[in-house]
Amino acid sequence: MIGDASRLEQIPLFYDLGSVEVDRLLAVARAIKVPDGGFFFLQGDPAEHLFVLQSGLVRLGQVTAEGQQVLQRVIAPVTLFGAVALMPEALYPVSAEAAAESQALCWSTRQMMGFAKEMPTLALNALRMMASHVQEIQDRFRELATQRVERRLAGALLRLASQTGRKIDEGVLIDLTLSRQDLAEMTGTTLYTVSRILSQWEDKGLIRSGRERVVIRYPHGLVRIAEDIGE
Amino acid sequence: MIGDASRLEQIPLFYDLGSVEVDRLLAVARAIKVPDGGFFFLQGDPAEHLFVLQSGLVRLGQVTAEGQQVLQRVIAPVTLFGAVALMPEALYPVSAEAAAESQALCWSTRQMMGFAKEMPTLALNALRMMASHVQEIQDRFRELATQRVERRLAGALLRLASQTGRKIDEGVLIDLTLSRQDLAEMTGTTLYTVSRILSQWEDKGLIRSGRERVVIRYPHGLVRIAEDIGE
DNA sequence: GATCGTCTTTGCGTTTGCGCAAGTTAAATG
DNA sequence: CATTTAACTTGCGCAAACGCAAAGACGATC
Repeated sequence: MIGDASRLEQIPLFYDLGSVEVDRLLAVARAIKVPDGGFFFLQGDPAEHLFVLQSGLVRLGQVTAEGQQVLQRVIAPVTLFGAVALMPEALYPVSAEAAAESQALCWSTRQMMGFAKEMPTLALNALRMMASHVQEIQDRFRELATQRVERRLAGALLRLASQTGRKIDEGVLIDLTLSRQDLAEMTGTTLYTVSRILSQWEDKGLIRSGRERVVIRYPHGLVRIAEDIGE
Repeated sequence: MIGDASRLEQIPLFYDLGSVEVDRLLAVARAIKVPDGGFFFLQGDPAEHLFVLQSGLVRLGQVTAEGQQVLQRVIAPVTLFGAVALMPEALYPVSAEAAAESQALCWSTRQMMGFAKEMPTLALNALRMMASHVQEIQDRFRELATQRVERRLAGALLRLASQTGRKIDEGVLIDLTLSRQDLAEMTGTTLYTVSRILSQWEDKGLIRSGRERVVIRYPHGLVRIAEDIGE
């Protein structure tokens, strides 16, 4: 048995399910462990499994036909990912790379479809997660379409801080290896521009940044930038 | 009774449902008719209804805090929209404006949740539609993040043509009132830039454009631009 | 068919952001 | 501890796209 039901009921996918149901789900779940830098699946693979991240952190990235990278999403515990697997014949549109040693629960499409037919609540939960995911992407799309790089970058850092932030005495550390390139891929810009903006913010004392590391010292300052409030 | 089951089984939301189930769904569906320019719902309204467009065309648009418009999606028949309503307490993140006289089937959140609990297939269909929607937005996000305006615009026109294109002797007419401003909101640029690019394409004979109207004469030329194939 | 309101075009100056290139820093490796 | 490797910074020139302003074109309306 993997974990115990009492903790897993915290998982959004399992809300409002009875412990009997949760136990049944867990009974057939496989636990997958992927080392830092490893992949749960690759873009283009047949989508045959769904995952719920238990620990670690996962990047969902895409490569364009021209070879440019785009970072679509960062998955923190306890989020569902790989939900395209619910569509028959689908291919994963993104690659899922562990940004730290990560563990996830894993079900096959067949298993999950079977459960969904017996447990309508499960399907509804999945729907709600998808709906909130859609909202999130739409927000990012709007950001990208209407805002300048500086605002987008501030927004991205704040989002990351809320997902993976860890309080240290200097401020809030974004707890994952995060290169300038990564931030560029998230915000639709280049590593040069990211570097320039971060340097600027560092001069103003808003952040502290190092190699693949960002600490937010005055979140409020970033909020002001993200919301475009002047001096 | 609204429509008959045999036609409505074509609706993706109803795939694999028995005609008994479809009849039950239709029995409680309301038919909503909205004139050109009217709204099914407004951004910020409590999301209490789901819709399936039967005829006409609907734009899902968003206004930013600063008042800029973003056109998130164009809904053609027979697509589900307003699916956020499946989340309790949600607000619509977009406004749904009829771009032509439009008719839609409408269910309340409560009704639909009830059905979803009794008809797992219904929930699974909704999930699949959401999943494919997610993929579509991700594609557009990637486009916006990595491609230049000209490519994005070509992509948008081709997408619109496939959704609402009507063959006329001149070429393929995009069958909705579509201003330069609309195209700009779709592709994350300005109406000036759209106008300049369309003029350029018109000179090359790729399109024919007029006031709120675009006809694609050589789709292949646009495809070449969208895929960034040189001369 | 004249008038009005929009939508559209285009010239022009400006801004933003790109991206090379060269140099710097910091972690990892032996 | 020396060396290597990879990430980062920054100057600089350039291209893309913005956005104002003013003129032009198209439909609708009376």
